[in-house]
Amino acid sequence: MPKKHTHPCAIAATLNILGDRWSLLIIREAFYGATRFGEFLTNTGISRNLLTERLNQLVEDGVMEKIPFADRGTSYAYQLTEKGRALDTILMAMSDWGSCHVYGDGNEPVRMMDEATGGRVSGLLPVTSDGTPVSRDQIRLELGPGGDGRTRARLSRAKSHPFRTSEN
Amino acid sequence: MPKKHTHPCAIAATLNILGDRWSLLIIREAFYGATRFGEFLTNTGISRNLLTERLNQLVEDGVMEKIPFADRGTSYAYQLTEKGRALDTILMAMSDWGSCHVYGDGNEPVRMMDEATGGRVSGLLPVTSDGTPVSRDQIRLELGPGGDGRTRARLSRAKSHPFRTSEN
DNA sequence: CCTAATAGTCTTATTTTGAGACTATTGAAT
DNA sequence: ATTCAATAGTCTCAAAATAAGACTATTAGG
Repeated sequence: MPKKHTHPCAIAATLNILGDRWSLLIIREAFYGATRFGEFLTNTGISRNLLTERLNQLVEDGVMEKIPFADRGTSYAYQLTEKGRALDTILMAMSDWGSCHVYGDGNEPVRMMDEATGGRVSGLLPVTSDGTPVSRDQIRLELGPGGDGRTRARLSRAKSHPFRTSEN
Repeated sequence: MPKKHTHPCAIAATLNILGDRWSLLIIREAFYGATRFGEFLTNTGISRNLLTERLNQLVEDGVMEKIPFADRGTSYAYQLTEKGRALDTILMAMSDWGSCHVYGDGNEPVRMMDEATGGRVSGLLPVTSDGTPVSRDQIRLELGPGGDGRTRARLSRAKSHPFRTSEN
């Protein structure tokens, strides 16, 4: 794995764990049901040595866990931890963006459907802890308890509403 | 840039554009208001040659655009296109995950706040096109119009509800 | 014409990746 | 007990990407 980002930033921290060409593809396969070394190998197209390294790293980072199979010979199940399952949102966001902005609407290879209503899942909405939707225009960044001087500097450089389209 | 993923998959397609250590950090800075080569350089810590290459690639991929400044010497503004602004969801998802699962609740360097209510933005909810929330348990993957034989094969390998915690 | 500011390019060493041959361990079959 | 197949790796080597920083080019202002 390349050198890590050092600034105190949750996005950078996430990229330190998942910011390469393969890790999130491995995670995708895990969500799709893959558990075995060989499954990840053939389903993603990664090379053996890299898969070994990436799986070890994901286990070390607490995203997956390695569990020996009792019945079969030398075989293991790699499965998502709760921390790993929490990556569903990132995968959905990437799937959405790729569908809409790379393939284009009407060309997406896969669709996410709501089994309850039969409607398509068409996006992700920011919400507060009680589930109230938040307009992106009104999201503001604030120094958190784990921030430091560098964080403050970064925030003071930043636009007050980073996700607002035009600044007005 | 490394070799690209070839399977028809929106997540893989997104990773082909953003799946490296730097691209999303550059995008983050763009959301925070950076527009100049030098700003990206010092705010991210990337090296010059890589920044040149990444910015060119992002422009080529339609995520950013390069606009000459009239007033100053040789200077340009790199800014997000609409396609690039649509990455806000991915950044929010990564920020959420990193805050909660890397830094841990109460240690996050930055918080997203809803200016309207003063509450914290605490997550992203999948919704249908009319804004109805969708339970993750009930999300099912379906072959889309752009899918092919390989997509079908991947889906038939997959769990019926990839984002459901336990299969029952 | 000189200087500063900006946005690069170029060079080199180091690191990471990709491809595939090879190895180790176990269980089952003979 | 020996062989075979399955699984999950390790090892080697060539190719590519990255990191660091010296150097260059273009423009504006004095």
